[in-house]
Amino acid sequence: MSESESVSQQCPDCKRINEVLTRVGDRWSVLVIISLSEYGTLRFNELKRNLGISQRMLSRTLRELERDGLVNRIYHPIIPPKVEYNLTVMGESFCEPVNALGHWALKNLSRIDAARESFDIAKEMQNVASA
Amino acid sequence: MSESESVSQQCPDCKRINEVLTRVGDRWSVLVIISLSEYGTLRFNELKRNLGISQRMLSRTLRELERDGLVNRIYHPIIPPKVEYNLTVMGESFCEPVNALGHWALKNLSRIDAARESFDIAKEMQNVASA
DNA sequence: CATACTAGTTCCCTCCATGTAACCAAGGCT
DNA sequence: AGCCTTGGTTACATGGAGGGAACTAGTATG
Repeated sequence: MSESESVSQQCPDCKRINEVLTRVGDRWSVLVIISLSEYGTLRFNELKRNLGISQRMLSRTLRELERDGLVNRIYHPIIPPKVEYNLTVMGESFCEPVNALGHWALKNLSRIDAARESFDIAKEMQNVASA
Repeated sequence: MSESESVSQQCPDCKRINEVLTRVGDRWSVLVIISLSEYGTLRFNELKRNLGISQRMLSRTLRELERDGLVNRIYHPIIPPKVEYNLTVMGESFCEPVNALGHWALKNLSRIDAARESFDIAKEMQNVASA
């Protein structure tokens, strides 16, 4: 019966936020969004080069983002093929919180590194002491 | 040589943002942060119940968050043990963009569902047409 | 004829995130 | 003595994320 309790998550918002984060919260989706927000419109291989993502993952990520209504896919029926991607209105609205997160990330990366380093040192000292 | 090109990611910010997202961008970290931001201070098992997370993952996630300087761990040496967690200053500053993302998520969940549904319908129609 | 180009897709493989279950320590309650 | 409690850790299993390489289509170019 402690089982049923673990299912009824007491923080209902957490569950829903979890749902959305599972969809659009993965690394590649966020980076694609950021890139499109910065450059406006990009072709498949431009995104690939920008992000250092594999063809497979980019294709998959773009299809999901298109499906979720965050990016537009513009197909030009020429040879060799040309496909352009840009943000939908909802995609643009998603940029605001994402960019906020990006800025926080850039601003605090060094702080995190420092915290991590001092934590590791403290742990090592503790190991030495207990040895 | 197209290899070396793929390594030199033309969008340098993307690489750094990628780094941070890899660290604090996972589902559980975000949810722990949100929970602590909402409740202030929580014990291990309170977090566990709130989030519906497994002991193993919670333990791991909390240790990483502590290591990254986002969460304080307050250990009370009593029996049975009592350990409390709350946000550091940096953890609190992380809440702002995260909450923004959470609000966007809650607000747009239904829109995403709608986009997804119409995408799937369109795809199915196309499949029927091509068949 | 062969090769290159763009945008994918598909197969295969690896590694990691995550869950489950068992175990532990040290004391309290009965 | 034995079971409960909290906060973990460890061993084991597994699904999914993600990369790499090969394949495709259709035309232009050498």
